[in-house]
Amino acid sequence: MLNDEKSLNFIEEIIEEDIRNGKHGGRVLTRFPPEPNGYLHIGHAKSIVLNFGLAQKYMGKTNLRFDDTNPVTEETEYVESIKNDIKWLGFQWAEELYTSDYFETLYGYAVKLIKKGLAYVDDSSSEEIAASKGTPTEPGKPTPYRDRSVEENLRLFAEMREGKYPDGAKVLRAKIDLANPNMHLRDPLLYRIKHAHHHRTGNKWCIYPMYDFAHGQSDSIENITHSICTLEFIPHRPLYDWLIEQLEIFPSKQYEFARLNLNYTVMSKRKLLQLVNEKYVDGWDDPRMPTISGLRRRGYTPASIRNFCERIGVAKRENIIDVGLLEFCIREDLNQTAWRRMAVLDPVKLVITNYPAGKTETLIGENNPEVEGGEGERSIPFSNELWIEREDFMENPPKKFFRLAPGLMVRLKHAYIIKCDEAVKDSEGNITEIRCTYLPESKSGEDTSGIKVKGTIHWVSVPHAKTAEVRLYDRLFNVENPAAEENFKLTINPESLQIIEKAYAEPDLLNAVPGKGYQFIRKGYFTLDDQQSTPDHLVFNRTVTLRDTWVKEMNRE
RNA sequence: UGCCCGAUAGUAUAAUGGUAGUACGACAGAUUUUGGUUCUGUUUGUCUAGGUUCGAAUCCUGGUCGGGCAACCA
Repeated sequence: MLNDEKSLNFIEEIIEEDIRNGKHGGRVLTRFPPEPNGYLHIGHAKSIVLNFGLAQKYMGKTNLRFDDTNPVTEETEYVESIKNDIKWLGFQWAEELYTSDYFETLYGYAVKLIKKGLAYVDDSSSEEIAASKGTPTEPGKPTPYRDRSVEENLRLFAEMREGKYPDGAKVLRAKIDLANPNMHLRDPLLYRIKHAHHHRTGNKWCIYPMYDFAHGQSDSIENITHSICTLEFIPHRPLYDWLIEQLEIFPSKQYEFARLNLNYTVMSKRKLLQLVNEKYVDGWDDPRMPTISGLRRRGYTPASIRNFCERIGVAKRENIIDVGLLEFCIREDLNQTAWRRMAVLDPVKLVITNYPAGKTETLIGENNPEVEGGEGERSIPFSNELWIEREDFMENPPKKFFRLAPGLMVRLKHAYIIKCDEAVKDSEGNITEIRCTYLPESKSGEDTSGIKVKGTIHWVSVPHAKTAEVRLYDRLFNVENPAAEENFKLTINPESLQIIEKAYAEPDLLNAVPGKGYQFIRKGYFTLDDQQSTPDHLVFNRTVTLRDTWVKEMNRE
């Protein structure tokens, strides 16, 4: 335990500095502020782990606040899925809050600004406003409504609320500085008219605050000490601070970190929504989606995702993380926890010619070799006819092929050593059967044969095999950064899902439970598809393959 | 060509003026009844040019490159 101290990320440094200085009495309150307009994805997980993790580390709390200021895109379905995903990840919020809870307060803030001469009602169209803002290199010009009196602004704003005007007829704007080099300070919009039904406030309101007039104030209302968001909000910070100062409310501070990007996937809710709506995937929880629900259905564990989020770190530099790291994290977890089972995905029959036909033997296999005691064991039926993987036999093998080929010996996992004698082919030359002889004295656990073999293969007894559908997933996109493409949908990997209708599984897999990971020995980690698997029709999703240095060796040529 | 943010191995991330480290990857070997796991070792880095300093990844200046900003989205 020497120098075991983990280094701090820049936000932790800020917080520790604040605590040292007694800021807010050492109190730490963060918040996770999703907009309920889509499902959470792995990028949100980074933010969740950061916000909740910080609170845990510094004995603070985290609020869950739904940023629901745009009624046309937000739905209760999303609220429920978001709460479910956060809980599944293992976090508990202090309070469940909604920006819409503050609509009345926010309205009051707007009135206060108007009274201070710092906000005005503008009748210009959105095009006119955009044009009057100028460009980054040219200052903007005032619209004809900028110098309305306080009284007139108060009256018009009240009428906006009363529903006297149609959508788009008027907006409320802050009166700041039309020449500011920061475009966000050129009289930003505060309120717009939307005669739309809100998922929580119903038809009570027809004006809704913009993000910039809601987010910072909501933080302030909740006394959030550290408001953590992503880099694109950096230019909003001066406005965030300006509003807090003018409104004379609790001074929350905003800090920005670089969002997570993962290669071979897309992370924007807009693009994910397209994949769902246009049926490129089977819903938000399709196992190929980078959503929390997709990863869950794929077999990822909360611990593996939390771990991943901690390993990638937190900084301000743009980054693209290799999915290989995510895969490492789930393998690391599942290697320790998944129960081992045998299943044959691409079967070919193997007959043991010197083993009595019709005889059945019951063999024993531990559930988990990584744990002391193996977490118990299961029995595995054995007979003279087995299914093995087609790829485990080669007629003319390369030098270091440690599997079956005429004359070669391997061990059948948990069973006997066998020697391959011949392969039987059909008229077209396809191998239909592999014939072997076994060494009776080589039984697993009581081997007196003295023979050592290099290879061990998995198998399933033909008369005892249970069939299962197995779904093999691969990356959804063929390019590292689909979002950079003209049309990201053109780079979708057509082989991202391979369905094996009829794989053979050892009988104990009938006892598989949803949510648990299983290692199909030598093939990968799998989990029951909790949406579609039934006792009569098992469906397994492949979470991730095992590392495979043999494939790598073969590809090297 | 206005403002803002950033730049350390292939990818991330640390070093807070004093030996450039860690993880993943890659490579090599050992162990192995999973070509898995585990273990050992190796490889690869401070964008650039100046300046300050006994000493610079770190501070200063210029440049280069990357990203963001002109939604009645968040």
